[in-house]
Amino acid sequence: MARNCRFAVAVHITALLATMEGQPCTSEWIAGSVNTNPVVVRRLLSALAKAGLVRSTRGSAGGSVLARPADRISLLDIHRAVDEDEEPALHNQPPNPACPVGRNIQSVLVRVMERADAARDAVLSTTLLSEVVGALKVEG
Amino acid sequence: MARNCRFAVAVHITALLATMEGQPCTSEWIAGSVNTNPVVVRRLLSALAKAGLVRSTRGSAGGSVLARPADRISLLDIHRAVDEDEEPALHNQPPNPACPVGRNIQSVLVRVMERADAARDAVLSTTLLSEVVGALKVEG
DNA sequence: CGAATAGAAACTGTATCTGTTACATATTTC
DNA sequence: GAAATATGTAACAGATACAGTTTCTATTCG
Repeated sequence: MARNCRFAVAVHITALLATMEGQPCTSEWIAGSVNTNPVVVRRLLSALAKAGLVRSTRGSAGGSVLARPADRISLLDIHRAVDEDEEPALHNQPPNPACPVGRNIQSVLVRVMERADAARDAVLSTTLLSEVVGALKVEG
Repeated sequence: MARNCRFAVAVHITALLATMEGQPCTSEWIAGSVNTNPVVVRRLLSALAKAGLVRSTRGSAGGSVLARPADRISLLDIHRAVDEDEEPALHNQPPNPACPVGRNIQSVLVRVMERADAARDAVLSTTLLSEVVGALKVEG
């Protein structure tokens, strides 16, 4: 998982939209709950909109709403929307091709990391935004 | 997974040690295969030694060897040795406690991320260094 | 002793990220 | 049409993390 907090804030934002049930929310109001700057919220909303998860409208009485029900949005959808193209973290400089290990280590590592990432993604894909919202209510 | 390349390089280093079968390797020689600076290698070797995965000796004819057979070292062992205490990436500023979502989102997210990380770790824990070395030989 | 090696501290350049300001664009309301 | 209210986006600053490098100390072998 990336070391930034985009995923956490994006889940926060979409959970807020889910609890507002179609009522458009402004980036300033959302920023009040996240405790950050409205532009940070808008950047994430923009990424979520490109992925088709939210819709935003400008102008007075504008704001953002979920583009589909919370039980049809998985945390993997959100993760891919805001942390796109996470490539495996390999060597900065290409290893020495004259060494049997250096020549092949990257392709072997990529295969392992793809399996590891797939296992993590499987958990995220079976966790729905609606479940997160439900868990929030239980906490009270 | 972290965005640095410590894990990739650490697997590279330990795979080299495994193929050398007990012959001590110097950080300079290892750096030649990894294509980096010997100090970068020593930093990782130091972390691996603290985790009990390698042993290093100083002085002339010194170097590093694996502390136990490659079929008793998992990639999770290596990952934990060099990328210690990876906490889940949450909000930078604490969310607004006056908001029902802001008040509880972090505890819910931590639980989800722990499940996701556990799934990834399960893959890494069942992948042994000896398997990586075997895959390297197949590639040729 | 002298050569070779690990260990560790300190510093640099680069990249990424969050937060911020500023402004253009779009939409509603009056 | 003008004003108010939003989003969209570019540009910039400060903080942090990381890889790489230099330099020095400590240790070991011959």
